[in-house]
Amino acid sequence: MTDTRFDPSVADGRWQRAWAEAGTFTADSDSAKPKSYILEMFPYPSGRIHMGHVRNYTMGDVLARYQKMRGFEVLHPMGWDAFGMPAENAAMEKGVHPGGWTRQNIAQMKAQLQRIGFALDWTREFATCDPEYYGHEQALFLDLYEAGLVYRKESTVNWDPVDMTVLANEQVIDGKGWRSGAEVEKRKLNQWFLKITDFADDLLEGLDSLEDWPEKVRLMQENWIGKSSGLEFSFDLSDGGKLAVYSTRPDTIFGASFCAIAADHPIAQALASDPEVAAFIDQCKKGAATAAALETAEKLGYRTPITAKHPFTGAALPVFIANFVLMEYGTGAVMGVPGHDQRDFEFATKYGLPIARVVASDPAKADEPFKGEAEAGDGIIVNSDFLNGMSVEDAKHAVITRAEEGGWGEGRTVWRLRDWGVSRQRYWGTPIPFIHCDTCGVVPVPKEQLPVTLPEDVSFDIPGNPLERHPTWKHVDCPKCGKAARRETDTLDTFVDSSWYFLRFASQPADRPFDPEEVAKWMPVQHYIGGIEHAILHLLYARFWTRALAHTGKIAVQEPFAALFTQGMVTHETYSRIDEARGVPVFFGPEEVDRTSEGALLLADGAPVEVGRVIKMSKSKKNVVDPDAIIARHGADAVRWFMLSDSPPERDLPWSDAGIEGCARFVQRLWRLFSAHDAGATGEDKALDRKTHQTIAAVASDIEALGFNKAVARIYELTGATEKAAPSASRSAAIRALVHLAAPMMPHLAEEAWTNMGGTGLIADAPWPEIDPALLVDDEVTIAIQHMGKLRDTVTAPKGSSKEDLEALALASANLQRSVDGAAIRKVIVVPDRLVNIVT
RNA sequence: GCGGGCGUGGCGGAAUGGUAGACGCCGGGGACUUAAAAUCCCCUGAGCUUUGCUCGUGCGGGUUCGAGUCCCGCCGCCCGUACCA
Repeated sequence: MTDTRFDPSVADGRWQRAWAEAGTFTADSDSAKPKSYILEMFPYPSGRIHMGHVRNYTMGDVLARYQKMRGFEVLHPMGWDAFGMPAENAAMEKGVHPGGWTRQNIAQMKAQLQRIGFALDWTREFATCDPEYYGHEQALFLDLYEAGLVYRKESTVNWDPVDMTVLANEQVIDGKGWRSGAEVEKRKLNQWFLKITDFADDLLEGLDSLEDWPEKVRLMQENWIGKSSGLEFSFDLSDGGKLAVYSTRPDTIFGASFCAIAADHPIAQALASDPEVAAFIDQCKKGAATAAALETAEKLGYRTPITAKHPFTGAALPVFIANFVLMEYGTGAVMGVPGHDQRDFEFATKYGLPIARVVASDPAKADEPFKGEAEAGDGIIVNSDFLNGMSVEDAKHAVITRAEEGGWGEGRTVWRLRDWGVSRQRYWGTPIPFIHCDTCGVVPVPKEQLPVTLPEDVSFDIPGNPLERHPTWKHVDCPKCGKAARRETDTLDTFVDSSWYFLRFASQPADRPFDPEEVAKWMPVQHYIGGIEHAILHLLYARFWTRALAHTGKIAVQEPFAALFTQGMVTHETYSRIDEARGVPVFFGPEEVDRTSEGALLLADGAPVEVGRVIKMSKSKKNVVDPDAIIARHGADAVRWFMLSDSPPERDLPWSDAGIEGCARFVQRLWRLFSAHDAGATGEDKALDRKTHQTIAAVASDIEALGFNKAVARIYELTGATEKAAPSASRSAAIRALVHLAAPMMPHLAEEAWTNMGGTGLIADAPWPEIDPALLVDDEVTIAIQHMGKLRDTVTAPKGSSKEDLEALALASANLQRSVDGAAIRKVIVVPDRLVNIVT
């Protein structure tokens, strides 16, 4: 070995080519080995790989390489979530075709990923905008249609009257179109929906089986699905009509003092001929949209002339139109029980309505006044006729039973989850494979005619959906009757594309979306890694899609992802100055400043800039570091190592130049140690042998628990110990072990060192080092000697020493005796192999 | 508001109720060098009357022989969010 420095600019490419040529990471479905499917959320091809991608894929890569070393046949694929609005935006801004723009981005990002040396099976790569892929998606969509899980209904969209286009919610800013600035209108369109609500109960119950998902994500999904049970019943109204309300607290029905309906409730609409009512309804609709704003918004109500007759007491309750009642949930109307619901309490206080107590902590406290807020908690029912003395739970059942017997209401489960609207009035997406015929109605495109491909000759220089105004594309003959008909011009939500891509990675026949037997070999995904931002929608849709396919008999697995890991963001401090003229901060990029230990100076003028908080890398704050530049400078292994070091993977990782330089130094340090490998060295170093085997075991369990930062620390420790050790067979073995431990994390360095020390084949194919259980335990341990729980001394003792021996050792300590100072010993606590605590 | 998470040196962070601060970064000192880079060695929570002692894991209590860890009550920050009847 001649080079004293590891040169990543040569080695990285050499090994990346070697892996590619050998097909090292090509997954073999027919392998007899146990299978392991490692998947990271596939990227949107925005143009450049960013540090967040690097972190995400490095974690998956370490797992994939480690699992391979542990004898698994590993599937670790990569592809592109390639449909979506940014491509259309680029088309409008730069006059390029969305497809060309996307393909170019993919080529660029793929090259970037390859320079990082990820152990990916590129033979399975695809983009969701490939007609082969979306054609199969259309076939699956038709299958779901046949299974009754697809339907059409009218639904409201945001319409930009200037751009003549439908806007996504995020494109509506302060009620105006983001591009045109025009006031956004609401329009009703016939749209396609997926019946995710059919699976609400399944999706909820399935969460219990996902033990290796973060509790937080499971809870978010549970809340999103939002199951509640209660009573739906009708009030008789003074105008002769009926008002259906839903309540989760029928036990408090005797405390009802008013009813409230949503502004767009039919009864409210019917009263809107009164200008005062119309004005109030308008006011409600203008209200804030976000939860944070709504929470501080004042409760507003309009008292209608109508009253509702209480089903038990016969009392006439006033009916209000109120801004806090939502038409979308339940029946769009509620009974107001001010004593036991905070919103009702605030409303009743404002409008001077009675606040009655019907739940108390104790029957004796039935008349206790409220302390300025509602009491929503548990208790005993009071002031409630036949319910008095019951628990909340019993009273609920009693009221529901009475309602059902009396025929004026029934117990009902209500879900927050709504059906999934998948129609998008856009070009760059999967065409929905249906044809509209004046005679036959909505007709599915026959499967043999799939894929329905997007036309290439489209332009984005005039507003509207290019598919809608294309001269020929939508004009087709009806597959049923043969008469002239029109293609559906809506495309599918891109969340559909990402709801089954993991199945296509596992199996990709040409004639079908996937082969069930091949899929069964790999699914479920063993480790799914990605950002927390997908905790609800993507993960819920993928779970739904998988269940829907299982429901239609296409696959056996119900849950697609056995274990989920949500990684933290890559962050960086910001550099800014206040622009005196405008009073707003101006940000500078890391490359524009000189960061010293005290502060930061702007290179342009040498004057200081403000060093701000460490926050997520974003273009607007200019705190972005480009992975390519770092890899060119320090090599792939240093970047990979940085991504794994220090911060626990679920937390944010602050990027720093000092940090990456430290990693690059460690790469060289390991290289020097590896270069000192002497296959012919003799002699035993028992202590080092122990350290080596303990480290192998610890790194393995750390990687399995995704505790990469801890695995990194272990490798540092063994490196230090090996460097200090004198040459011996043990030391050479330690070096060989270190090469293996480093292999999943710094694969290029490991391959280079492995070859240089005469190793056979690729280390990527090598097995994980065996451990000798006998070497995992130390024969000597350090015992802490405490007096009253305070450390006074430490001594070494043979492992497994008896309590008596340890106690004697402790009492022999001069430090301990000085602390005890002759006091009578009341108690001695001995924790074997750990400590002795003397209590006086 | 609600739900979840977090709070440990200058910084990122370790620590099955059992020696707080592993490991890394920053910083300081030294060696090598004509010099620099690189590398190596040592020091690095605070304080003190320095064989050692006291204090120290957001704040205040509690349980325990022993609490960063468990319990109760606060404070602060972060993430998510749906006024869901």
